[in-house]
Formats: sequence, C-alpha cells, structure tokens
Amino acid sequence: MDATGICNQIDKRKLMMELAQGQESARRLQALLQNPVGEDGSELVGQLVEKVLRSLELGLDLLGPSSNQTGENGPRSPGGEQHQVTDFSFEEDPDKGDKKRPVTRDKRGCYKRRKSSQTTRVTVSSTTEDDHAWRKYGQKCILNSKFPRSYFRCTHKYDQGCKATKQVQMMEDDPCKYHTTYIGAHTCNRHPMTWDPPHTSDHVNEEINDPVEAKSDGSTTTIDNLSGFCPSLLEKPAFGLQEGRFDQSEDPVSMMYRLGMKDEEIQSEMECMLIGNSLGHYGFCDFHLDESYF
DNA sequence: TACATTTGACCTGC
DNA sequence: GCAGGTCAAATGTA
Repeated sequence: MDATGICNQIDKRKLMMELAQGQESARRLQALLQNPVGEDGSELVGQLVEKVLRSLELGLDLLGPSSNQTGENGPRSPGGEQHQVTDFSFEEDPDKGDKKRPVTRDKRGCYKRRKSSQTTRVTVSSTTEDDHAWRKYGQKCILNSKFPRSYFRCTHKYDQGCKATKQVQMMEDDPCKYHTTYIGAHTCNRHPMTWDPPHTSDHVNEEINDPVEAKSDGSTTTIDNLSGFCPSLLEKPAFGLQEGRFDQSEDPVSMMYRLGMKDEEIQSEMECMLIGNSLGHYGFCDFHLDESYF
C-alpha cells in the first residue's frame, strides 16, 4: 500500500473514532440531562457539551479544512481548552514574512483562562533553563510571595501554534532555586507531543491532572488492544510488540526516530496512540499525549 | 531591523 | 471584589 493509501486509511479511522467519541459523549449528555450530575459527581453537562463539540470539530477537520465552518475564527485551538476571545486565527503579516500572529480584535487582556484541568507539572530547579525556547510575556507579584512570578510561553506559539507555557518563581526558602510550573505540552516541531520538563531539574515535585494515568506495576504496558489502531507499529520489531509488550524505558517518539521513521509516519502513529489512549486502551508512564496537538 | 523583555491594563474565575 | 493570568504598547538589545 502506498503512503497515500495509508494516510487515507488512518484519516478514515481517525474520523470514525472522533465521530464515535462524539456519539458516545452525546449519549452521556442525554443521560445527564435527566440527571445533571454524573454518577461520580465529576462530569458536568458543560464538559460533555464541550467533548461533543470537539469531536465534531475534529471530525469535520478530518474531512477537510473547508468543511469546518463553525466560526469565523479560522483554525481553532484543537484541544479546546483555550478558546480565546482574542481571535486566534492566523493572518499573514505583509511586513513580517511568513510569521503569523493571532488576529486581535478585542482589547488587551481579553483571553480565556486555561481550565484548571490543563496538564501541569511542577519542578524545582537551580536553573530556569530547559531544552525549549521560551518567551517571557508577563510578570506578577503574587500575594504572600516575596518574589514575583514570571510567565513564559513557547517561542513557537504563533508560528507553530504551540501552547506550552511555564511559570517560574524563585523559592522563598531557597532563592537559588526556582519553582517552575509547566502547563500544556509542547506541540512545536522540536519534539512533537513529548512532555518535556527540564532535564536539569533537581526533581519533579508533583504532577497534576496528567491526562495519561501512569501504570503502577512496572515498566511495561500491555498493548493488545492497540493492534487495531497502530498497524504499522506492529511491524516494528524494536517495539517488542511481538510479545505484546511495550518497553517504556524509552519514549515512543525517540524510539520511532531511532527506528528511522519519518516525521509524517511518527505523527500518524502518535495520532493512533492518542485515539487508543482516549479510549483507555493505552497508557504511558513518562510520555504524555496531548490532544491539543491535533 | 528584528526580536526579546518590561510593565500597566484588562480580563477571567473563584 | 480580588488574585492571578494574559495581552500588547513601549522599550531595550544585539
């Protein structure tokens, strides 16, 4: 099968999964309308509506960019967690080559605050440096804190739509160390879809709202259920899939690069993994799939 | 000149 | 109403 055929097959599968997900969310929404709070009290109508809309939007996107005419805002924030009032569509700036900036039509400070469920990770480090390029966009004095908090966004926010941000604050009890909170995963080209906290950090204090539940029983994860989603991965001997096991000591992206897979192949596999992951079929320990990538 | 940082304004969510 | 997060004009720097 040629590359186009594979892509079509994957896209079709993605489309079906998105629509199925939307259908499932709609069913749950229907149930919730009779009982406004979910059985465990955690799922609200608004959240389900958002899930339905997101699945439909992603499905429409898969059918083609022109299919999704849900708004005049152009490419939507795919993860749906940052629907800025500030228009996030991109427009060519004739004065700045192909650099793209969001079109702003509202007053400054107009934005949608990230949901508290946004993936975050907190580290303490003696340096604020890490492997990514960050651009400072703000600084605030925090109540009851001796030191101000600095806000950074990924340098590739506008040219690649990367939504990763971090907040850095000097620690009161040890001003030589920085308390850094990473919010969202990088989706810029440098390291697509990998969670990438600084390797220089002394330790990771805590991880909050991680979208992927880490396995507690060791370093491997059974992936039998994934076979229907990632056929080409099954052909990669180094993944150890013949035994139905996945070695988590190496993050999948690095492994695929090492195996010589092309960027587009890697992206396709990541998309498959995301689908499997969203259905609860799959989980990584130190690897996080962020739906915002799509 | 292009890009990064600073800083006050303004918005959102609690 | 307040604290915190983000925006964007002004300013700095290479």
